[in-house]
Amino acid sequence: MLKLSKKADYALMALQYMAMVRSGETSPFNPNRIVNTKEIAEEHHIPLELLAKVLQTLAKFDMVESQNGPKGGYLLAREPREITIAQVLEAIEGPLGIADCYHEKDEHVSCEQIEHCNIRTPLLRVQESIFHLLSSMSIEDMMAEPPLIIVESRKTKGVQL
Amino acid sequence: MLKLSKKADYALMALQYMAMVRSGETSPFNPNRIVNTKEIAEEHHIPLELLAKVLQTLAKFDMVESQNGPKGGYLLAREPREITIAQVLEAIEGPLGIADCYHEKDEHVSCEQIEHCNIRTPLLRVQESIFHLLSSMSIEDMMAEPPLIIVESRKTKGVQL
DNA sequence: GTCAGTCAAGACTAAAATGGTCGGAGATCT
DNA sequence: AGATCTCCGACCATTTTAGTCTTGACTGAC
Ligand code: SF4
Ligand code: SF4
Repeated sequence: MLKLSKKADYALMALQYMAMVRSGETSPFNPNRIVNTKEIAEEHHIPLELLAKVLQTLAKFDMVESQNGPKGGYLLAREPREITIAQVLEAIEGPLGIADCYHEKDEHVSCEQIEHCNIRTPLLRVQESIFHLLSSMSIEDMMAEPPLIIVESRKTKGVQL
Repeated sequence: MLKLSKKADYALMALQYMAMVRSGETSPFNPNRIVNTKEIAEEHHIPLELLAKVLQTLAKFDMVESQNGPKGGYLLAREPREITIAQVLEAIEGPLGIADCYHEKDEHVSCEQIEHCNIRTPLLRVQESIFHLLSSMSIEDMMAEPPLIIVESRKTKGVQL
């Protein structure tokens, strides 16, 4: 439950990797270099074709830029701190909502029991909190892995319901 | 994405309803009365058979108590405030985890790329926050719907990452 | 004791979402 | 021109979800 999909997982991994490359952490003399799908796939042992599709989606949402042709690949389209987890998830999985009764576009697909639902309002609060939390964390916040520095400030600020 | 299943939805609705009945809000002279599956299903327009299964599960997890025979049914097994959303979700959907690499029981089902994963630690923080949020909200907190009172105190206290 | 009303438990199906694959069309570098 | 590489959409297999059905066991009222 509440598990994010493989695709979302892959997207986050790829973005984090690209952010690391870009910052020069992997190849100090060559920041901002372009990475291609294969590199990311092999690095993380994920199926190439699937990652490709994920990256395409990310490109469509302007989170990465694609460069075609040989020596082509992807690079981040924005600052790592400007890419939030919420944005990534929404790009990959569509608008996120804890229940089907919120953003359900065309008002007729909505929930059967919306008229007699007693938990809609409280659940909305939960959803907002989760969304807030996810929006308060960016790719940059995910770049401190091996030592895991304390990234208290930004996140704490964001989440108080 | 992050959408909770119908069954979870139904479970929360049923519990909230039972809590309301119990508090005497629906039938003032008869608090603590037993409600049966059919009543809940009709009240909320949800398929009876499915709700039955959900309630069975809840009974197995000691969130409700079942009474057999005519005029039988269910009633809450604990105080509404002692039943958190997290508990309900875990009962219905199994242990909740944002990624497959945590509580994945027998260490061999786990994620393929766990060895080369760069986002595991940061994601764990996110998961803990969400879990904390879900644990800080109980059925009791969901009982103020029409007016929606401000239930700031308890929840705010719980969520600071 | 019978009997109707209720929970319990499982098998079963249909439909949707997920995870993953393929192949061709374009782009671009050498 | 040719070799790479991304792009895009179609495709398939498996799993999950939602819902149904059947059977059985328990209980209280009559
Ligand atoms: S049941 Fe209530 S909360 Fe769940 S989707 Fe329908 S309206 Fe929203
Ligand atoms: S990819 Fe990383 S975070 Fe996602 S499940 Fe595997 S180990 Fe956990």
